[in-house]
Amino acid sequence: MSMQRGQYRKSAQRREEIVEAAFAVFARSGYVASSVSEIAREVGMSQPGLLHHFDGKPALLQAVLEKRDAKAQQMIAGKAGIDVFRALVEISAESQQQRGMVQLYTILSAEATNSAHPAHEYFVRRSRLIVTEMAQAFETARERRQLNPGVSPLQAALESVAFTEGLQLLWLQGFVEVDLGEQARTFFNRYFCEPL
Amino acid sequence: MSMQRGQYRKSAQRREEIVEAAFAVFARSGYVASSVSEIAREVGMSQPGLLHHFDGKPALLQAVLEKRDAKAQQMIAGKAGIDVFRALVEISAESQQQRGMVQLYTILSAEATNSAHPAHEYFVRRSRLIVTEMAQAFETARERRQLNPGVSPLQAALESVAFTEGLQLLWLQGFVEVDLGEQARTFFNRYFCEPL
DNA sequence: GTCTATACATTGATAGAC
DNA sequence: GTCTATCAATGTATAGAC
Repeated sequence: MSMQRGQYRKSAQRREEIVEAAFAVFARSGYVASSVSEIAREVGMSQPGLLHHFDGKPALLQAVLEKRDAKAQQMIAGKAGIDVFRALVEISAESQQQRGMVQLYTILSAEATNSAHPAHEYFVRRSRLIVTEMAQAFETARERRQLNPGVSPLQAALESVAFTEGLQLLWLQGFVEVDLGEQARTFFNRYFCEPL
Repeated sequence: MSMQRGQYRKSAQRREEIVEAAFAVFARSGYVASSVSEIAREVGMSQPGLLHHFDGKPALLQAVLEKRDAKAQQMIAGKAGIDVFRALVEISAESQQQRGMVQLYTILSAEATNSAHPAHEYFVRRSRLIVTEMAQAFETARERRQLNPGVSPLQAALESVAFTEGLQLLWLQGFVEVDLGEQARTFFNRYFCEPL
């Protein structure tokens, strides 16, 4: 990350503010139901003023998604086997303090199920990546004799992702008895010899 | 269901056609992104012509949801304990032939996570009902000594619903290795002494 | 870099003829 | 019961002044 100065600095800050606002608005109602004007209002400027920084509405969405991903990848990096799942439990626990973010991804990944959605490719790729990496973590745990016998890494990964996604939906719907972190931990523990 | 005749019959048929078309359109892009005109086009009439039969867009959505619910309730009615889960497996298997319907509910339940959404109340109530009824089925199975020791009915119900919802999302995203019926069966079997 | 003004499409909904 | 015509509101996007 190089230092920025002169006229570029202000512009970069503006972009950051805009992405932040776009995130908040998209998190409220998803992508299709949100408007550029609404985002512009949130950031305190006019709608054409905002579109000076971004090519259009889809570009705005892309910027939001990219930012989130960078942060998430960072939390898993360098970990393997059972440590991956400890990190995932931690991420789940933290997300309980970020309802907006959870809601954004829940709504978007549902919307993006339609192949005409601008984020379709993104979400398909993202899911495949998560499942693959989680399967790899299960496989590593198996090699270390930490996985229960008879557990298929790929199958376990699919189940885990499905469960996590579904649990977020229930939580968003207001089930107070749902604790994202603890329930993820309990779920993962079924697969391992020693508890997380 | 009483026979209909005269001017009412045609109107009832029209309503049915409209609900069918609304279902298809909502299933494509969710509620907010769909337009009444699009539905009217699908059914082969003008947009004001359609709105003669329904009060407005929200009423259209309500009709779609009600129709689907009646059918679903019918498949569980009269069953208890382990039979409920056999029926649920069957429903999951069948839904694999109804991608549009699955997509509709996935997108809507995500959208309706926002309390300002016209279907918010509906989906919250629906989820609570499903969890409650499933917990009751687990409880009945426990009384019949068919449930594994240490399994909490409510917890098992929450996990099952979460898993089912999440699995549908993965399936919609194109995971070919996902089989809704079989995977539901495998998941439920963890809780029971004897396989489904 | 930001604004006002505006173009242009599309939305949900209503009025009124037939 | 269905249509055409039309409405006000809202959407994205662009032109051009400052």
